[in-house]
Amino acid sequence: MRESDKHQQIIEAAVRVFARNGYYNSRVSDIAREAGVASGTIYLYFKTKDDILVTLFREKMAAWVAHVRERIAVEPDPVAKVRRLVALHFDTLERDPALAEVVQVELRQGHKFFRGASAHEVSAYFELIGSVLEAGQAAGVFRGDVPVNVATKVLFGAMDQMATSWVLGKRKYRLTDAADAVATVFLRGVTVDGA
Amino acid sequence: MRESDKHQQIIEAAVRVFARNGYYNSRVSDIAREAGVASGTIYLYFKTKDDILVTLFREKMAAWVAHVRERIAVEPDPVAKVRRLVALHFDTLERDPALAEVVQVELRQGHKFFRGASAHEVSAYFELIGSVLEAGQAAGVFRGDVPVNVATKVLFGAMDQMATSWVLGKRKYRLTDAADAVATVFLRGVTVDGA
Amino acid sequence: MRESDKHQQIIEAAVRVFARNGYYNSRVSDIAREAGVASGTIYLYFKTKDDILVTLFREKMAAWVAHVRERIAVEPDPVAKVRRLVALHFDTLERDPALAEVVQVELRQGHKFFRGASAHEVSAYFELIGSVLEAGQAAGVFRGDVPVNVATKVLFGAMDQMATSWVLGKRKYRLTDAADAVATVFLRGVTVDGA
Amino acid sequence: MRESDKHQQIIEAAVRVFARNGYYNSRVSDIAREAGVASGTIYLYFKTKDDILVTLFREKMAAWVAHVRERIAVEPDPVAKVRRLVALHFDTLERDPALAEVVQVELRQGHKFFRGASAHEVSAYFELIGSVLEAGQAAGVFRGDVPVNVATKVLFGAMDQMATSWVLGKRKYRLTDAADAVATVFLRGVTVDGA
DNA sequence: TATGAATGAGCCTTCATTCAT
DNA sequence: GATGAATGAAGGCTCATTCAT
Repeated sequence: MRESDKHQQIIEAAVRVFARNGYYNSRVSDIAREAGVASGTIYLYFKTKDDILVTLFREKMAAWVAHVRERIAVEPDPVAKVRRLVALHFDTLERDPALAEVVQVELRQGHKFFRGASAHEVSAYFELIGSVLEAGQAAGVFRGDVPVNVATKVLFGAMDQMATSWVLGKRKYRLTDAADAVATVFLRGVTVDGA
Repeated sequence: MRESDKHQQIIEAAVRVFARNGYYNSRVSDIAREAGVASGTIYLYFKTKDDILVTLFREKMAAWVAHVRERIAVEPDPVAKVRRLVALHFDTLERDPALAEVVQVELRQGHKFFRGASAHEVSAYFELIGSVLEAGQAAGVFRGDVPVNVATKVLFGAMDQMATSWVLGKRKYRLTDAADAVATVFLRGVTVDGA
Repeated sequence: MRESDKHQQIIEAAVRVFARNGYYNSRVSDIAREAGVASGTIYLYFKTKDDILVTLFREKMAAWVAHVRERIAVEPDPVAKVRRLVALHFDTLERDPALAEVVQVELRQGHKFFRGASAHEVSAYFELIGSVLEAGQAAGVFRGDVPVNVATKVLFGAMDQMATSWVLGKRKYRLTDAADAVATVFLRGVTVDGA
Repeated sequence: MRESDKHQQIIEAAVRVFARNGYYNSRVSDIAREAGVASGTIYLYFKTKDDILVTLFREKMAAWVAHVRERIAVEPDPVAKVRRLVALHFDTLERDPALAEVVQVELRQGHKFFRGASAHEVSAYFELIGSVLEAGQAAGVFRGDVPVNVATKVLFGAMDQMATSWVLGKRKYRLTDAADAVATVFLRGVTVDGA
């Protein structure tokens, strides 16, 4: 429990520090200070500075996907699932501005994150979205002529860009207010006419 | 003209080097070697390492926007303009893999690029897309109930994610093959029923 | 007695660890692990890391000198004493490879060991050798024209180099096999002709 | 020529700094200051701190062996060669106190020097000594019953210990004054009776 | 203009030592 | 006494930038 505490304490501190300065412009000592520990302590819980970022991303993404999966499950049909997914995506970011900053801006950088270690967690989210769309196609609600992997990227890309613009624009409006519009455009785009 | 030569030579070298190693893992001396000049020479044309990236992005984006604007203009109607825009977006990236890598992966990083100096060039592209959508709404082809700035981000986000996935997946397929599907989903999403 | 146990336990662990990695490349925590105690425990028995090395050297040297002195005493004459001394020197090292490694390689380093704290124990060995040679001169067996302190260093240096080469050569042969040859060369060198 | 200058400048500075503080207690910045260059400059000429020590040792040893080999060659017979070798050995150290300190004290430390990279230069010296002794045996001047490799180590060990004691004793006397005594003891030890 | 050797500030990481339990 | 998590000073090395040529 002690260990878990410090580990989490450092992760949360890192989120705030990376959100403020970016990964490459943050010093390990900044994270230590923010976490209220000595810099050497960081190395009792993480192998390197990179390890902090990778672990941060993995844990946050895993929690994210688990959370979304759970909430989606209770929705009755694919259309409702998509609307709920968009709403949750935006809501999650809106609830944690520092995490939003890190996820939308810092984690996009460099070879080492999207590729490599964190790839698995990202694709879990893509697979979750994909499974909803597939179910919709199977149920005859979504058109069969749009490849699922394309539709998945279109939806994720739309949400992601909404989020990025919102973060870069200093979060001056409520992101969730746009959830319906995004879901609607996407659903019109993939739904069978008259369905 | 000599100046212009070296300037361009350095920019192109930087694109290749950043594509290979990422911005933060590239040395100024790497760019110099790739450009075939001494590292001191870099500083005759650029103020700092950052300046190379910012300038690179500005120039590439300006050319991109000008190119797209020009080609879009000749299309007869908003729907055709959107289809053309998606095709051009993908085509441009496909023609220059190193640039694609830099634009899709490296430029996403950090505070300093999306915000700050390069913001103007990015928003020019958003405005170009927005103007097409606005014209479509004015012509009664696109629904008026979807805010243009939302639809703009949805379209850009969709294209961008297609591109990013393609780059991260090592460009194993033809990106342009997906242009129609992306355009179709988007257009169905925003077009007035029966139009 | 408990204290004495842990003390000795740590010293012996240190010998093995230093033999393996060298003094500067050994962590206090390595010694602790090897000794089966927590690293904090080390500091209940030794003031600093240096103190471990110095103490180790002192105790080993003191035991060495006492052991040699005792065995030498029973030999009837200076020549026999020298032969016995060389044999014992080699035998002691051969019986404890880890100690041999530490004594021949690690303890040679740096200002702090030969000079300073351990100097006294080293000179006790030199004095023991010197006393044998002096007795030989007094008995008219060894030549008076070679200064005792020179002959002492010659003998010690010869034995020491034999030992060092043997250690550096990974102890592939029996060191004691060379004892007679070394003793013989030295004795011929210092013995009065016809004696 | 410039390069060669800086390289040598740094080596000589390192000799002085290592002689003063020992290798592990010397900072790279100390060497830089002593050499009158910036610390980054060190890394233009040497890969790591270790590389400085290894290079230093190699170059000094190579010069040493070449020097001794040359001077030995002109001596008419094995006995004269041995006397000259001892004199040169002591003379070389006496002429360069900082180098003597480094060679006798600092270079003995740790696994990485005697073994590994510098081993070749050391064995060149042993082979030089061995060749003189072999020639003496072949000429019937030195006894055949003492193995050359043992006699080599005895002679080297004797000289080395004389040198070490002299260095550790702060060089309060003239080392070369002891050259004859050492050579004499050794020569008596290995020479055929009556020769 | 062009060069590239030199600079030196900056930072990640290690590890001897401490101290609350 | 014993523990081992926590500390934080210290230092090797990198690399953007400068400047004498």
